[in-house]
Parts: sequence; structure tokens; C-alpha cells
Amino acid sequence: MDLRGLEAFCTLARTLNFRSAAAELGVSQPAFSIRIARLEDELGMRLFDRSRAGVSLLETGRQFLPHACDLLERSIVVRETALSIADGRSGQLRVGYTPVSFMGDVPRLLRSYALLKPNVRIELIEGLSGEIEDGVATGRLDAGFVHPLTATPDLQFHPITVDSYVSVLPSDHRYAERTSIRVADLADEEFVLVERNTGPVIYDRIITMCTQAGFSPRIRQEVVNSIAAIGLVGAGYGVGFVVGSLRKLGRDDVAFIPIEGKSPELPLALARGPMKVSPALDDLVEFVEARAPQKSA
Amino acid sequence: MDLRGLEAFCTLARTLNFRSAAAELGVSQPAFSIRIARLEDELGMRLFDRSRAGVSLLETGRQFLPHACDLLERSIVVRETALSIADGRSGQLRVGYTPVSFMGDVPRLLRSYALLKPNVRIELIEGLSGEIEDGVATGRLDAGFVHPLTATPDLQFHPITVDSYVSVLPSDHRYAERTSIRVADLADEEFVLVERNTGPVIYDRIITMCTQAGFSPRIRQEVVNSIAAIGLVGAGYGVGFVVGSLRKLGRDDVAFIPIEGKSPELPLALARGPMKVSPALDDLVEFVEARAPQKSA
DNA sequence: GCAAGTGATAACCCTATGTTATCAGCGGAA
DNA sequence: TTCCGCTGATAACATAGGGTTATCACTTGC
Repeated sequence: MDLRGLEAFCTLARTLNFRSAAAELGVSQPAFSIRIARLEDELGMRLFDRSRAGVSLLETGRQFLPHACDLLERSIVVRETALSIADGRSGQLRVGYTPVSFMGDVPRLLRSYALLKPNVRIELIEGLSGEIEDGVATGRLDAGFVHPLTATPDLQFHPITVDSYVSVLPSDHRYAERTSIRVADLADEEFVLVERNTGPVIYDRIITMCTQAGFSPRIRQEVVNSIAAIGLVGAGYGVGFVVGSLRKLGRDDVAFIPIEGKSPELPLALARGPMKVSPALDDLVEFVEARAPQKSA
Repeated sequence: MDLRGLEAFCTLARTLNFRSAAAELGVSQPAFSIRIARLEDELGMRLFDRSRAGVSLLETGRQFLPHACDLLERSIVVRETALSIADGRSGQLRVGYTPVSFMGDVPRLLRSYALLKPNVRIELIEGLSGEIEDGVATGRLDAGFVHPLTATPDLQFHPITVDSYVSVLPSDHRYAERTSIRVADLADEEFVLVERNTGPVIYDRIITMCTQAGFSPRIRQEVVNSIAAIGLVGAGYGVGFVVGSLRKLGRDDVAFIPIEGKSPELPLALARGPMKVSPALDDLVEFVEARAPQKSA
């Protein structure tokens, strides 16, 4: 069944005039007549009465009209849907994120993107940076907000921010009021660190920083993530290092003190696979890139 | 947008093999490839990945697939609907009927037709025979169960049954146990008659019947229809004449006694206009004609 | 490394579909 | 009535879209 036949039918049912209906569709009148005739042939019934005093819908046509119009409208919607998928206005994305990434600008980024592209459904999956990179590499995820410290083949990283590590102390600590701190000042402290498994590279950098400052940190407790670390620091278990954006948590039982000199940096980036998967993904990446060069708070 | 393109898309999405999909649709592989390519061009996106290791759906295609399949299925349903309208399997009919017609075989007729053609919606409109004939003539009704006593131009009548009038007496009437009655026997009775306006021809025939029997009936009460007449007869207002099929009402306060000799007959027929309106109407008429030659109870 | 199978491409063919010009029928106005 | 203007159908012709077969470049599996 030809959609153009249905289109001709619906148009003629409205105008009841072959010539003007043909003009409306941009074809000549004979061609239009043939479209109608072919549709009638295919359906095995006459749809119009072309008797004297013009054209009128037969009962058969009257009954078929709503079905035809409905299908026609649906076809237009389907076409429009396809086009919106094609240019990334609609789609579905599975996007991974790390807990730390959600402490920074990422939620606001996603929110403004969702407002911009309401038909792009973004499914969010939390995980460690390595897990997410793995998910993107295997195609389980379309993209992910990760902390790319190691080069991962076949993944493209689009930088968003770089966050520096700061020291976190209990608010009654003797250094809690200082505006900055040297790592060496913490040589005698006990430490609460995020366990190496969570982020081996950053863990090693922290250890290296301490070593270069002349001491090997005494680790009292290892925890699974930075939030837990801050909690234990607040509980007096020791001091730690977390990314600066976590000060946004607004906890008053701990103090975030910048480190003098070079401190480890945690980059935040959007990772994606190398293949052109969907326009929606391209569009998200483009959006993130356009907004990227902003310094994190 | 070409439905055959969508069909090709859905088929290929299922088989993931150009050759077998093409075979399934009964076209050659190059023709099939072109259909897919044209669809991709029109939608402005690639739908399939034709890389090594065969064909696979791209993310875009995966997202578009349900829309395409849905539209395709709907198009098939629409086509099927059209065909069923064309051959009368579905449709909508406005059918008139008289109260008396519904005392006979008509309800059973309509019921068995409804079972046979579940997609034909029959809207029933009650009215006097003349009103219904007028409705059919003007196109307000598609058909009607009427009692054609006068020839009406431009209407076709398809006979169903012919019902004879019988006398109706109170069950305690002195003739109530007789197996038949002569009209002359009722000369001294008072009568309950259906008013002339309801059915002038049959009214006149009843009067004529009485006149030929040698008396002019004393009319105690005129009522609007036969049911009311039977009710009043039961209440002792007098005797009357109604069509025999009304004995089906099963009332025990009245007796229906056949009339000896010639009694007025009330034909029942399906009336339709002269024009070919819809296959459903043709089908109903055909059905009624096929079942017609049955004698009424 | 070869055989088998894939989808894309080329070359050709034809029919479906478009066009313009014209016809026959009907309605309204003089 | 008679004629004009409008209708949709038809004829004759042009063309392009879509079909076909033959073949290619490429991958995969034994």
C-alpha cells in the first residue's frame, strides 16, 4: 500500500476537488486521478462519487477515511522521529559516572543538556572510573564521566575540569585554621585514605607525594570512597586527601586546607568509544566539549 | 516515506542478512540493498553496520526499529480494514425497525448476522413503517425493517415474512377457547384498535374486513401500537386485531384466535435505497434475502 | 591459502508514474 | 434554449525509478 495513495485520498476527501487536491500535492490532475484510481483498485472499492455536481465521499470512503488519515499522520510522526534520531535530538544514552564526578559540575551539565534535548533519555550508571572506562570500551555504556589518569586505548577523552587534591583535617585540628599546608607538616599524622583498589593511580601519587615530603604515611584506615574518608576524618580517625570540589559537601566537622606546591590532580573527562554509535552521543560530546573549559570551583 | 523501505528495514533487522532478507521479500539482493540505502539516505542516518562479520544494527537503527515496525504493522491493519470495508465484513449501518417487526424473526436475524459479521456495527432506530421508509429514501437510514403496504418509489423491498392478522380476545371471552373465529361473530363487540395514523393502510383493511362482514366496528379506544392494544384487551376494554406473531408475547390474559377466511396480511420486508451505498449494506441485504423465505410462526 | 559467502556496484531493461493536450459531461447564466 | 466554464477521464508520450543479472572486493572459516 502506497502512502502517497492515502495522502491523495485524504487530501481529496478534504477538498472534494481533483484539481485543487492535485495542486496541493504538487502533481498534475491526471496523475492525481490515477493515484486515487489505483488506491480504489487496490482496496477493491470505490471511495468517491464523481457524479454530477462534483465529488463526494461514498459511504465506504467515509468509513475508511479516519483509518487512512491516522496512518498518514503516524507516518509523518515516524519520519520526524527518525530525523530527530538522526540529528541527535532524540535518542537513548547509557552514561556512567563516578561518585566524585557528581560532586562537581556534572549534574548541572546533565541538567542543562536535558533541558536542551528533552527527547534524549540519559540512563545514569554509577561506578568506579575504571569500571566505567571498561563499560565504555566494551559498548556496555555509551559514554562516561571518568578520571582519566591512565591512557586507555580505543577511548576518547574529552576534558571537563581538573581538580586538585587538598588535605582534609578534623575541624579541631591544630592546622584547621591555616590557609595552606605543606605535606611535610602532616608527617606525624595518621591517615584515612581511599583504598588503592578504588583508584590505584591517584593512590600511588598520594603515597609518592608523602614520600617526597620525607615520610611514609601511617595509614589507620582505608575506606572505599572519599565521602567515607571525610566522615572518618570528621570522626577523628586522622587526616586525609580528597579533591577540592568535595568542600561543597558543606560539612563543618572537617576543614579542607590546600596543599602548598604541587598536589595530585584529578582530571574529569567524558569518555567515549571510538566508533560513531549514535548522533545523540555525538551531540552530547559536542555539548560537553563546548562547556568544558571552565575551572572547577 | 516508502512503506517498502520500512518493510526492508524491519526484515533486515530481523535476519541481519541482505540476501535472505531480499529473498524473503521476493526481490533480488541488489534491489534490496538499494531499498535500504534509500531509506538511510532519506532519514539521513545509517541504520546498519555492514562491517566485517556480517550486518548488525547500529544504535540509530535499534532506536528506530520499533517505530518502523509499528507503522508497518499498522499499515497492514489499515489495509485489512479497507478490504473488510470493501467486501462488507466491516462497516456501519443505520437500520430502522418497527416495533411489530421486532416481535417476529428480526431480532434473531440481526443476532445471527452480528455473530457472522462482528465488525459490522448496526445502529438500530425505532419508528413507524412510514417514518422508516422516509428515512431510507432520504438517506438518513441505510435500511429498515418495514411493512410495505404501499409502493414507495426509489425503494427496494426484500420480503422476509408475511404475517396474518388474528383476533385478540380477553381470555375470559366466550370465544376465547375457539380454534377460529369469523369476523361477523365480533359484530357486537367493542374494539380496541391501533390508531389509523400508525398504519393507515392496515387500519383501512381492518375496517374494510369488518364492513364486508356486515358491521361497522364500535371503537372504544384507539391506541398507538399493538402492544398497547393487547394490554387494553387484557384489561377488558374490548377485542382487537393484531398480527399473529404477537402471540409470542406469552400473555395469558388474552387469547389469539385465527380469523376464518381472508384476513389482512402484514408483510415484513427489508427496505433499502436504490443506490449502492456500501458493501456492508449489500451484504446485509443478501443475508436477509438468503434467510427470507421462512414462514413466520 | 583457498573456497564460500558477504554486500556493493555496473550495466541494462522495463514498467510504473509523470507530463501535456484533449475530450465528454454537467451547471449556470444570458 | 445555447453557450461558457468547470469538472474529471482519457490519450499519447516522456522519463525515471526500480527491477534484473553479472560481477567485484572483501571477509571468514576450514
